[in-house]
Amino acid sequence: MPHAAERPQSLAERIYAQLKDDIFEFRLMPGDRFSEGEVAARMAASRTPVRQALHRLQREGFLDVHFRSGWQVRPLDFVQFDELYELRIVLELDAVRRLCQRPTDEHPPALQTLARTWMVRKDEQLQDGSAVSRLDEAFHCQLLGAAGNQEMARVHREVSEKIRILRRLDFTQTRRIDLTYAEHQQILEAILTR
Amino acid sequence: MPHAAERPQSLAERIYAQLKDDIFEFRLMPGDRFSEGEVAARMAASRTPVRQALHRLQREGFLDVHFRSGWQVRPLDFVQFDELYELRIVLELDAVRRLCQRPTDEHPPALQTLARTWMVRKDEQLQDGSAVSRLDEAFHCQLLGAAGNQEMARVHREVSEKIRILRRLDFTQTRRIDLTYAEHQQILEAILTR
DNA sequence: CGATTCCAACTTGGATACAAGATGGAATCT
DNA sequence: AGATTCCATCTTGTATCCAAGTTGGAATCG
Repeated sequence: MPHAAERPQSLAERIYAQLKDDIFEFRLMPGDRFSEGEVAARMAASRTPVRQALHRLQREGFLDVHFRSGWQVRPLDFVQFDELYELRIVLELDAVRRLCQRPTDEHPPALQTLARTWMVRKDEQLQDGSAVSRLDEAFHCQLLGAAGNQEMARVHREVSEKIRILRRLDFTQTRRIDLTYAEHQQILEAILTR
Repeated sequence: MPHAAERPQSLAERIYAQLKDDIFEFRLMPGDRFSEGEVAARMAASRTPVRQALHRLQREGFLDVHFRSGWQVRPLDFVQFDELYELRIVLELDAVRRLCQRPTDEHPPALQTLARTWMVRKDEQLQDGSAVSRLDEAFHCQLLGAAGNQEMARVHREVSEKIRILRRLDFTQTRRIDLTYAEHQQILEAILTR
């Protein structure tokens, strides 16, 4: 475990996580307006930690604040999603390139086991789109982790998280599983065989 | 101007900017410890906006908070700087690639004038390392802007800003001007002539 | 004299109080 | 009726207050 013993999350962090989940699950819909007081009442907390959470979500692009006139869930920007996809691909291509330039036996074990995990589980869970989605995200995440640049991995995580909200809108996602599978197959073979 | 009329910065934002500048100019040195109360007194404000600023700087990786035991300027991590450089290069290479795939006459005018500005001013200000640094940063920034992906441009800005702190440590930077110049020359020629 | 105990002073996280401006709707005017 | 004015209410930003835990050093013990 690389992380030091973590102190119990602060209230502000819990509220942040809860609000982000509300946004991602569309319990807070794009365009919805609300006030700090409402959230504080709903969370049974004071405005102080709520404000911390809201301002963080604002910097991360999920909320807008209207001065002395409440908060609003930022509408989805599909141009932005396209750009995020492009950014993610750029990062992943670089990770693959990096891994290809490295002797196979230096590949982190995690990556090799990941390859098998993916191939096995894919067949088990074809029907569970959500599970496949999570596995897919784990795959890409491990890819960046294996490439060894933590800053790129961090940005990749943030970008992937922002993109995740789209999956809840895309009801045709299950159609893409085979495509995703083929894509991963290619990536893994490229890395393992160079 | 793409930005809407901006309301006067909040106190929290001004304190944030001031603190970040203190860090970048090494008035707050890596390892320095201090408390919210001290900062509040120095800024003649209450702890509330100070805390907002400090927590933001923590999220951005410039500070560490020790629970009920004060704040500390995070030590410089040179491995991280290497990784940030790599990330920046990946973004810039993609931008160049994108611009090369586009007809020359579609290049934003900004890029073309930037090319000339750079070439002229470089000769004028060879001796002023700081000015060249800023011009260099502007060059790379314009490059990403011209490529048209705002998310990549945003990440690039954040990364470039984090890297900037190194320039204050690197007293040999002036030796690199010619290298930088040659590099930009190559990039510009590659784009303009494809 | 060195190690240990203990406590007063700090310190952060959260709650509450206050200031100033935005807003929606009722009252008013034409 | 439709437009305008005005104000009680609401909202965010900032200041202050309180709770709980950390710490450095003085007092104590061996």
